[in-house]
Amino acid sequence: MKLSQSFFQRDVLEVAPDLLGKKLVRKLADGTIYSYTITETEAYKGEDDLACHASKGRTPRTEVMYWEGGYIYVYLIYGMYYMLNVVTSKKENPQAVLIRGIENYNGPGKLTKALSITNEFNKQLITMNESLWIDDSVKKVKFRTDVRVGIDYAGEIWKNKPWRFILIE
DNA sequence: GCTGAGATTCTT
DNA sequence: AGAATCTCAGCA
Repeated sequence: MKLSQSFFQRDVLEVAPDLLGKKLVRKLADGTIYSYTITETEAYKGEDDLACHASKGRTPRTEVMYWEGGYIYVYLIYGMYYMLNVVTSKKENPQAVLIRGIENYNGPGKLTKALSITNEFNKQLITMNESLWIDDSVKKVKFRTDVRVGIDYAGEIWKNKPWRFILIE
């Protein structure tokens, strides 16, 4: 079962840990299916969060973060790597979860490359997509938290938030 | 129009 | 520690 929109229309700090242990599924045009357990996520929460792209306000790039939960936000970083995010919370509430790791592929840039995820998915619904979705799972998982990566510019308060969620096997 | 920075990764 | 590589935001 694909995760529904109600799953994503909650606060990002609830959604991010809940995604751990769920399967990220990618179906290619030729029918090949990849299905991998999500092992690491990061939460980006609102305009106040200086690490969140929406802290710069509403722009063409961050527009999708202001939509309701369930939309995919993909962007290119350093000219080379696509980052896969899912928008969370309600409309006009810019939050997103970065999928930072899946089994066998640790690192947000590596997993998008492995699953051929590009900005073609940007602004699409992950809940009603035939090429990319997340499968529901009822199993409980254990996780630990840590600070987010690569956001030293965000200032003491925000860069020290324990908003990275890591699956414990 | 031009400039600089960036939610990364791999090499030296 | 540095390179690869490009889009977007900010400013002129």
